[in-house]
Amino acid sequence: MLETSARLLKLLSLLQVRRDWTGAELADRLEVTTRTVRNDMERLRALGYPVRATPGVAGGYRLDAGAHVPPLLLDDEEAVAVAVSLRTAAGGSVTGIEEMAARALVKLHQVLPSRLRRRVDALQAAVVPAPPWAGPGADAGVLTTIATACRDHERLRFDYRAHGGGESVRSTEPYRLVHTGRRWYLVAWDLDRDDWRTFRVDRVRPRTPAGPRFTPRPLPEGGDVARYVARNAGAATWRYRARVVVHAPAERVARRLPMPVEIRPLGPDRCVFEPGSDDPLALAGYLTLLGEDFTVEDSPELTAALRTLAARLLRATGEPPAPR
Amino acid sequence: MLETSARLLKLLSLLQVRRDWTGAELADRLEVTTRTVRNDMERLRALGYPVRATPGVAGGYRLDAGAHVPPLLLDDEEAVAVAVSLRTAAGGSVTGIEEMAARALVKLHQVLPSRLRRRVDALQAAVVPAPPWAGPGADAGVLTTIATACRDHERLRFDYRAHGGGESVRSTEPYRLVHTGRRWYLVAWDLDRDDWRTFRVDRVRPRTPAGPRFTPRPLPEGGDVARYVARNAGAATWRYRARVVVHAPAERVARRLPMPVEIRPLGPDRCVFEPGSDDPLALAGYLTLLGEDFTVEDSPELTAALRTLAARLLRATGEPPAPR
DNA sequence: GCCAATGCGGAACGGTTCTTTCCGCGATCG
DNA sequence: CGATCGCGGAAAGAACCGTTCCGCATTGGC
Repeated sequence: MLETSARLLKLLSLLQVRRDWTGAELADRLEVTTRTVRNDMERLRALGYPVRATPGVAGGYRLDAGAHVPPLLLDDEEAVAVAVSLRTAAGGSVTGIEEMAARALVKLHQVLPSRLRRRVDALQAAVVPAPPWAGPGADAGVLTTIATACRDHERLRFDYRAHGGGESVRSTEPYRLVHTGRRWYLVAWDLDRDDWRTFRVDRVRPRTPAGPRFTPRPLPEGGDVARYVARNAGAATWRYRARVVVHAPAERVARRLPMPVEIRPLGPDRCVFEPGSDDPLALAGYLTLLGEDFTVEDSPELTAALRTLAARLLRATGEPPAPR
Repeated sequence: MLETSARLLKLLSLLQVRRDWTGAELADRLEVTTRTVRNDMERLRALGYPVRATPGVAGGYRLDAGAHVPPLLLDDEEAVAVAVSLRTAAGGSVTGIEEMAARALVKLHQVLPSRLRRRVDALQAAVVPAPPWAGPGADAGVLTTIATACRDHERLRFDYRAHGGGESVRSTEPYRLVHTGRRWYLVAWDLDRDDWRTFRVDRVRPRTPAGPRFTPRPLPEGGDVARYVARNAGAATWRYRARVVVHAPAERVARRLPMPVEIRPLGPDRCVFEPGSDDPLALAGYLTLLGEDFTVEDSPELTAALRTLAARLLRATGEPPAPR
């Protein structure tokens, strides 16, 4: 039964793409009767994959987490993401899992279509670098929760810390996650306000029980969510900007400063770039990693931060603080 | 045909674990005749997976890279590595692939056994952060090439840049990759020297044509490769060591100082750790990222580096250097 | 050049299994 | 209560499977 095997694989794939499927939907996709779908589910269970089925009007099939990892059926983009992430981890940018990452990478690399391999190489070269002075990244757990809710059209309740600091509970129908520059935003329909809203993911704290499913409504801006976010969230603007002149050749600086910032040469031995930051002290810290002399212009906050840091370093040596 | 489907899946899994298999080996593992294996290969091909078979005495079956990504069959460790890597990438520590990583993560997360999910969480908390003051990570491409050769017992020829700087071509039978602290080492049998050798991966430049397969020989040190590397490579010894007392609670420091270094509390508001470094200046730079006051003990090099840095920071503000 | 190891594929056969069709039951939600 | 789901038994014909047997083609080492 080649048919059967292929169908089982496709079934696994479908169950990974979306969480809940009704038997009828699956039967339709697979071009078999629902009875066959039921048989297939039984087969999957016999193979060890825990398929949960819930009866009732909101019921359906769902692939649960089981005792072992089922075959992962990735599309191109996902495979590329996995490859790039693993390469970064194996190379030492994520400590502690190098060996495991290397092993997984070998496995994936062997079967990665060459066109994807090229994409991986390109991305790896262009894109790897770790985060600069921007704050810590988004919480991956929160991100996953939200992404899952979006994918499965499940209502989401969460605590939201507003810009001012006040907390509020939001009930939403989550639609899209949008990543701009350095932040994640959630585009969702706010059930209390009865309107579209964007939420900064780093301020979201999901509440545990997954909500019931909802039927999607048309997106704002005709579906151009990115624009909607750009318009409404003010997007990725830094609180502080600075101009840093480095007394070293541009290429050397570029090599040691792996960040998505444009570095402009100012002659053979000088160059300039304009980093942004929410935290001047953190930025000052990263600038010390440059290993070159530099000068800061037009940023009193950063200048102050540098003085603070210098004082701290001198204190660390056990010397008295430098006179102001 | 539950049997058949299960066998095909297992076949795919086997073909991912190792590259080359003879029909007899597979038949043995799957407990069927070789004829059935042949039939299964035909089935796999019909399903779109490019199985290459080479006749002859060194022949066998191999799963090639095809047009699309085959189902990935990961073991526990590999799944954890993938999850952790993806979380790091999605969180923003690897820029440019956040969306794709998030999507892949959702898929994996849904089916990840809970015991693995716990491991992922633990690793994520303890381990994610970017590299410390060590140099740039190993090249993932080189790493993959070597790891593949090890796995498949294929001879490996490469240019090796010795410590002094001279280059030489090596012909080896590669056995193991060992990761210590901050470097990757290859343990291999050097065919020219006719003895075991360890090579630093960052000095290896593989030559393209994959060598013929070889039959493994018993490893040195009775198989304790890690010890062999530690003994022979001088391993992860730092050129300088320092003692740093931080004027902040241990937990806070541990959170902001993501390195494989033991932090010992010295009371509620003080703790100490002993980092090593090859480059005091770089280490000094990373210490500034701590964001806490600290004191350095027993390390004239680091003290000097801190003074140098402080002076540089003050110069950067446009002020005259602090008096000594 | 020869030989051993390896993959290839046709044919035939007995046994198994799959898919479908039909149908009544049970659970869940509004 | 009713609509919407999933569940699973039975039956029947068709399709598939795994095995056994065989001779052939290709490859690399001795």
